[in-house]
Amino acid sequence: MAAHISLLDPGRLFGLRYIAMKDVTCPDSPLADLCRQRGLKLTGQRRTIAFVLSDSDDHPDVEELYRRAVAVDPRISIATVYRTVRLFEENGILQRRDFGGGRARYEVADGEHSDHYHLIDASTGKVIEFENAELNALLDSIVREKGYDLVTTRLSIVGRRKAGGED
Amino acid sequence: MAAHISLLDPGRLFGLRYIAMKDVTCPDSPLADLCRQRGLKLTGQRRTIAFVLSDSDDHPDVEELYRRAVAVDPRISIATVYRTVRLFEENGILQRRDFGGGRARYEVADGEHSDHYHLIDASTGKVIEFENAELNALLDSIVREKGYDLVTTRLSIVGRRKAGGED
DNA sequence: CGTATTAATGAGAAGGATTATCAATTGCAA
DNA sequence: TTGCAATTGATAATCCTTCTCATTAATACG
Ligand SMILES: [Mn+2]
Ligand SMILES: [Mn+2]
Ligand SMILES: [Zn+2]
Ligand SMILES: [Zn+2]
Repeated sequence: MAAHISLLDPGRLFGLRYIAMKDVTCPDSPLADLCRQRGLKLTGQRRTIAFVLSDSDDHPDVEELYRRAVAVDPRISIATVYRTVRLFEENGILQRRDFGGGRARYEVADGEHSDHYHLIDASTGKVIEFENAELNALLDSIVREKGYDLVTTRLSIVGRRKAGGED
Repeated sequence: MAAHISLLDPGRLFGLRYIAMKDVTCPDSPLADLCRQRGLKLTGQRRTIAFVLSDSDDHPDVEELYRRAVAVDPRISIATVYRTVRLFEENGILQRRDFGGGRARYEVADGEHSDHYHLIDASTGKVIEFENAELNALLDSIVREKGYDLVTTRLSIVGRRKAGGED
């Protein structure tokens, strides 16, 4: 039916505009590659969400991810964002966080950035990440001493900026 | 209308059964006293919930509290359990915990039992409480070093029982 | 003690976050 | 290119929690 069309240069046929709206989404990203490596089907929506996540260095919730994804490719629904975020978490690509407030938040499960904790500013809600080897060791020893292997540490500290403390 | 009846001994009038179902709920409890101390109206339902909480040493969710409360006094609704649990938390009588699973869990905000942490058995869901002064100090110093005062520490560790580890 | 006032309750509707359903679409292996 | 299983979009359903509002009950005051 459209066999003869595919032999032509799409850019010269009906003009770039139509082709662009139909096929171009966003470039591949480190997370898109991870997606392939895990044998997950790389759909346009997943490529977009992977792109948005690779581009984020904060802790967005699903609504926020949806906003960012729609800005890249409007052909996406929030249901797919929920599904993708769950899929990525089950495959170790994303980490789910709970900072209170009732919505899950996500960040890339980066290798070296992996074992970090979160301090939350009580007034602004700003999230400050930190690593601490001593804390890692102490938690591990506490758990081991009770006859357990540490599986997951869920820690978030709420703090209030000190009066005289300029950062 | 019932004025002359109230002058009689209720236990001798219609028999204990009727009077008991109408008026007797449960004895006062340490938490019921706290309720009074804070100037909160001490309703029958609140006395019952306070009694159930004073009698618990675990981390029940609202459904579980409702079950325990109904066993003491059937004249209670789950809406009231939700309301009371929130009221008690706002007044520092209860602490809300989040062990994952989507439902809030509660425990009495006991003075000396206050600064403890939770280790959750990954297989059974069993909650193991522990205190650790070194952990207290380390968390405090981490937060202070970043220019903050520690407000709340939300920590729960998920662990798996070690293979050769008999408790 | 009886009454008035005001807050609390019960039942169920509403809300917010997340998951499930299902017909239509699409990635991808052959 | 085709075929098919997996994915998607739209929206209903679910789960936990809060809200609404008419009824009931606790407390202060006489
Ligand atoms: Mn939570
Ligand atoms: Mn609803
Ligand atoms: Zn982080
Ligand atoms: Zn506890």
